Amino acid sequence: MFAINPADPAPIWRQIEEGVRRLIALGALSPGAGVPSVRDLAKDLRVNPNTVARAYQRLSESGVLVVKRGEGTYVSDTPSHPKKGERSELLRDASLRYASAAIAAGAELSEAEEALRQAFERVVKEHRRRA
Amino acid sequence: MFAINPADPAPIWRQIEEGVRRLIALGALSPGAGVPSVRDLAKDLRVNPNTVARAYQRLSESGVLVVKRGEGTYVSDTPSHPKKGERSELLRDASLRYASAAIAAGAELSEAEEALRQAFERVVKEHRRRA
DNA sequence: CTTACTGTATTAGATACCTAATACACTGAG
DNA sequence: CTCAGTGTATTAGGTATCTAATACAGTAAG
Repeated sequence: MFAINPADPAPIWRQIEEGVRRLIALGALSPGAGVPSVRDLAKDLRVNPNTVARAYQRLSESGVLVVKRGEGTYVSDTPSHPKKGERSELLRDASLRYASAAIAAGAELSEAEEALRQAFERVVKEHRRRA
Repeated sequence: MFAINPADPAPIWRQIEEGVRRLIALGALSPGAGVPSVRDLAKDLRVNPNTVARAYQRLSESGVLVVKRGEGTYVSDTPSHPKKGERSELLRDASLRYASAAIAAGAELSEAEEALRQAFERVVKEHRRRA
């Protein structure tokens, strides 16, 4: 699926949440497809099942996943693509953090852009490699 | 100086550390210039003095700041601009996080680039406003 | 029904971080 | 010297996160 980065200050459950969203956006998980069980994913990520459960619960509340208690968890049929408005809000925060880090590191805008393009490529390539 | 974002999962001392580095990169703090005292900055940021002290200590160990015990803390005379190599390393991590978040939000590369340009502009503008 | 798998809930403990309140040693100005 | 301002250190308490160990309820297959 994806990897957890212990060095990332973001909580693990948030990394899992984002990882699932990313897989859906990349098409690795289609609407209706089943996601790994709480225990399986926890074992795969070397993480506590409770942490995975928390991520699944949040994704369920957001309408991204649908939980069938006792049966399993599935990608929602209504992918509920975030509207352009919400997307902009998320991007504004994330880009601000990135810009701040880049400037603090002494980088110019052009360098930050180039790094971003390479990062995009890496994420997509990594996804195709696992497919 | 700058602001602390309580919603940011990054520890406050890291936000302070990055904030100081950003101010130096933007030229708001020149080599030899004095930075606010631990207590002053803590009061300004509504934060505990110990947290500021931790950031100053790290910056001192990195050679970014020079501590003169009993007198004050100053920007190092040798700004020690991170070499292109270290900068690339920092950018690789930060850009990967940003790209991951952007993809998870359902954004294309072009949208992420545009958001990045606006974020850069905002950071620089905010700096000029306070100058 | 039995079994094995789902998601969920609870309790406890460990760690990191932040806050608060002090205290200490050093420096420079009056 | 006195005093106010430096950075630094220590102790305590609170909160969030993660882990671990269980337990419970629902579902599907044999």
